[in-house]
Amino acid sequence: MTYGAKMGFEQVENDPKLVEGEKEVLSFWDESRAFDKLREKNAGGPPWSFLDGPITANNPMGVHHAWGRTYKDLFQRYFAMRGYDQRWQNGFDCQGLWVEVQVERELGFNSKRDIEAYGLEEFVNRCKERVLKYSAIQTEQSVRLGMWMDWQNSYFTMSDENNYTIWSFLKRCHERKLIYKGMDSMPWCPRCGTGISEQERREGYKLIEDESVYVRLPLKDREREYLLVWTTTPWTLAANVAAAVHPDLTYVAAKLGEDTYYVSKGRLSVLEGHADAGAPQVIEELKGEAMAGWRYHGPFDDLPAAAPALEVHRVIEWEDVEDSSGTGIVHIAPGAGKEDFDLGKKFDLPVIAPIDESGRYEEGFGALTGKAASEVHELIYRDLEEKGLFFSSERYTHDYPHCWRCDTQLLFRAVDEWYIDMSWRDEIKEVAKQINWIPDYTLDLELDWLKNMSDWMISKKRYWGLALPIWECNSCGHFDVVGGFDELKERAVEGWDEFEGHTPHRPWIDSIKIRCEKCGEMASRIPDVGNPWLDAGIVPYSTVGYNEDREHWAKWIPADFIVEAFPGQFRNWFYALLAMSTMMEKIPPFQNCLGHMLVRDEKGEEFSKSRHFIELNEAADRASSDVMRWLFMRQNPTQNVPFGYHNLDQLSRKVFMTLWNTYRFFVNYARLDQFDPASEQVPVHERPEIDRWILSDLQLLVKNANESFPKYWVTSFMRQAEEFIEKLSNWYVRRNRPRFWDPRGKDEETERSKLAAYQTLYEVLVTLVKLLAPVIPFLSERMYQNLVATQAGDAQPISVHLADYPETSEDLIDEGLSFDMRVAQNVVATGHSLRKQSSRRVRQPLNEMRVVAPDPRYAAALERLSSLVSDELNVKAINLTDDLEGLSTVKIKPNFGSLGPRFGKEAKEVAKAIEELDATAATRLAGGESVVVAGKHLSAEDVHVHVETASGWIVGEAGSLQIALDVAVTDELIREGIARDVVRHIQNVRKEIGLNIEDRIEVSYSATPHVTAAIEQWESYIAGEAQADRIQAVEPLADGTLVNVAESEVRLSVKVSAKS
RNA sequence: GGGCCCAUAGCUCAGUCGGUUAGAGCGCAGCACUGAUAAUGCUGAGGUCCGUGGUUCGAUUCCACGUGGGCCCA
Repeated sequence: MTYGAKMGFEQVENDPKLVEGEKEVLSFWDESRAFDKLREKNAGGPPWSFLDGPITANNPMGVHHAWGRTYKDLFQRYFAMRGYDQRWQNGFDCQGLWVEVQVERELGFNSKRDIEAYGLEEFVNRCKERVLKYSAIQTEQSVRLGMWMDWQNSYFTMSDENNYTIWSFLKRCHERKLIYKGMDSMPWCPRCGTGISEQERREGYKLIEDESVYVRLPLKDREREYLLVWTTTPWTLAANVAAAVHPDLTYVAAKLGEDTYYVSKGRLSVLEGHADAGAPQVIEELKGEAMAGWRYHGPFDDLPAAAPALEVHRVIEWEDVEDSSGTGIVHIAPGAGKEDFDLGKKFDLPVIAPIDESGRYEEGFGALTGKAASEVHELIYRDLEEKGLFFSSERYTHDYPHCWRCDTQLLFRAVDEWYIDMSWRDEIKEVAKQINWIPDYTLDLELDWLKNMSDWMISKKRYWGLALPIWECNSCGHFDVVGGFDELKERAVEGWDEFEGHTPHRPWIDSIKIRCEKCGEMASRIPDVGNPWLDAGIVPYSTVGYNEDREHWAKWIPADFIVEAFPGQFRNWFYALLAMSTMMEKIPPFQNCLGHMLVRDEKGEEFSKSRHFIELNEAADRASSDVMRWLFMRQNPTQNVPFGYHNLDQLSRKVFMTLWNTYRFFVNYARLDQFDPASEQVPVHERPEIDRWILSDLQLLVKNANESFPKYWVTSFMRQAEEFIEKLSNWYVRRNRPRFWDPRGKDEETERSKLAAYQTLYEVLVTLVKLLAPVIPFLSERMYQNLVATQAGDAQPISVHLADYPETSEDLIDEGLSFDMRVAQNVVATGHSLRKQSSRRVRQPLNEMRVVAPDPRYAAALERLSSLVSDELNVKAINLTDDLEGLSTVKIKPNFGSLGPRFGKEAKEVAKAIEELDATAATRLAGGESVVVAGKHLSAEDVHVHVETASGWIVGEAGSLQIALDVAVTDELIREGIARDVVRHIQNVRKEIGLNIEDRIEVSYSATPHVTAAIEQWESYIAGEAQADRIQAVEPLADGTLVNVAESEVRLSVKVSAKS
């Protein structure tokens, strides 16, 4: 056999220095142009198409972005190693209020007026700059995470192409008459002069104390009878149109003095203690539904603005009415509340819109006109009192939405917005059903959304975003949708010069006028910008050349795969993609969709920018990107992943240190032995069983990987990989250390075994590194560089990521051997347990272990691996026997797993009979004989065997096996144990004084006669193990280390041998 | 109110195509091993597998209902 590496392995240090290593790998990738070479290598290969969901380029990324990003990188890398050609395109989401808000903050702005004063053009340019700044930062962060992307070619949703392609989508919608203008009620910040989206609103709830008011509304045609309503927002009373009751709730008519009030039965108490009227007297009970339709006089019917409601005021039924507070009768103002507005639609009520953009009353509200909604409480109370409608007021504490930017209390306003009529939702559902949703129940979530969603509101009264291509006639109100740049140029009759050369954004686009096709007058673009999900939803069309090269587009779309965090995306990105692609081409935009949950902190709290936020690079530099990636990839994607340094440290120790130590063990011994990976292979069938075992388990892992990755579900692969690394280190390497230490040239058999061990471990490590390359791109690269690249010059790919992903070698899989090894491991574990129970340390040799294995497969396994077991347990003999006669008492219990299928309903009777069997029969049964019980032939597999008592030996069990350990220690065994103790102490001293493995030593000692006798008897064994040339007793020994052997003191002195 | 998902050890989670002996890691206590050593192994304590009912010879597993939690919709 020949060793002699060409270049040799580089020494591996104890500390993996993961973070430092990752930075070196980044430089290596840069210098070697590894990514470019990968793309060149796969060019022309079959396409695998990933479509990146654009990330908002507005802030640095936190660790909570890293989960999805790791998935993206993971699958791209996997399919690249399988030779698939890819686009590698990353995407940035650029437009929308998110960016505006940050720019406003930077500039210290508080309102739209500030923006308009600053200048729209400047402001929009600042927004663009911010996007460019943070897209660059996010790119850097992604690189640090290990992502490989074509960063020069990232798409930006603010691009002309993206915007104009959305125009073409909206045009198609318009051609189907689906675009319309409608009114909706939304939370509105009077200070910022803008609507606040539902999502934004959720962030701003605060507990506040307000003045609430009870108002009595006189019923028409019922003398001195009143509905009593309650509101916490008195300013909305001027917009009252209706009063709502719950149809099933019980209401009462209660007399208070001369007046009769209607309130819910449960809220009768609000009438108590009022003025001097005394206690209320209930005169009638009735269901809410009986009150429906009653007409009343509104609280502000005297104002001109209330005119539309004069004849409308009535009681309506509403299921959401509660009577935990208030009066059980709810004041409804469709122009000043969300639910109110929806109810108004349902009951066809008029909308009275009381306030303008800045929260002040419009014309027609008498004394209120021009006043801010927030400062009219007193005015309203006075007015109500004058009219005899005021009942009472009280302080009230409640959660109220505030503007998340300036903290102003929000108001509800009904405003005109633009919508896409989604009546074609069934078309989208059909497309959604053609997609593979992972996990599969997420299809139901998407369909549920598609079923329930309302029309798509696409407008926002802001500045930085998609310019909605809707031109509305200044004269007749007719509107039209422009479908793209060319059409715009053709139809522009004014303002083209100002626009030309600019992006299709405000303010430039606003200068263009077109002619109304209906009346011939000028039409102006509506000032609204678009919903940002339009921007993201169009990317399967705008980023893949749909408009220029349809063939190229068709090659990549539908994309094979998308992956995003699913909270929100069923109504956001996934929805936008589906809707837009259905409209464009009636095809699914993607074929496989993986959703994952959120990254939480260790306590399960959500990460957020304001509360706590761990910046991605900070975590990468503290805990390493690879470890983070592992944490994410091992996680079940349907559950939130707890992120924290404690978790990462644990993973780092458990998996990474174990892998690193195994790698280090291999490399450092391979260097000493000058192992050459290119040396002729010992045929696998000639290698020891333990080698074939680890190779078989390796192939099972390969198989799992190649089944898991194409299904986009890697959790089980990751867990199996963890187990494999553990087995490799703590069983394969630990069991085989002596083969690596064997001196070279001892004899041919030893030499061959040693070579087989190296070849096996090398094969395992190299394959493992390739298997894990998509998961831990950095560490796998480092290991690959040392294990492979330095070895074979140009013959091997320059990077592990250019290597072929391992294919499963079925012929190396030996399930039987895996089974046998598990049996052996179980027996070993039980053996250790028995030793522990009887206080016999492993270094103390024992004479015998007996095993009863009723199942022949277990017996065969032990037969096959008995030397391994005896060595591991330090027992001189492992004997298979039929029973443990005299050593134990056997108890058996019925095995329903076997009895049930065989006997069905009779199983219980048989079971009972088994429990009652006498000891002899039980022992025979346990020993594998067939026994007739209750008229049935039973065998060992029909029972569970328990060993209950032991005598002399110590007895235990491992599965169906009974195990007995001879715990008697003879003088002979004790002396052998002492010898092993002495070896260990000498090794310790060697290490303490810093000797190398190859250093020879001379040992002096002083000990009791008992120990001295043992050492003398085992002198050559000790010398061999400890690399000692001489072992001599010196009495007395002045220096040396004091150790404890066989409960007596021994003094040891170790010196480097004169010979070496 | 509706849809989907989840509930297993103190904590974080595996697992069970239905089988009477349910696992890991962390944490805690003790011990052992050691030419990987800030590593490793073993042992111990710790579980009504959320509850109730049904199907079944047998339910932690399947079904129904309930309770609690999450996401979404209204």
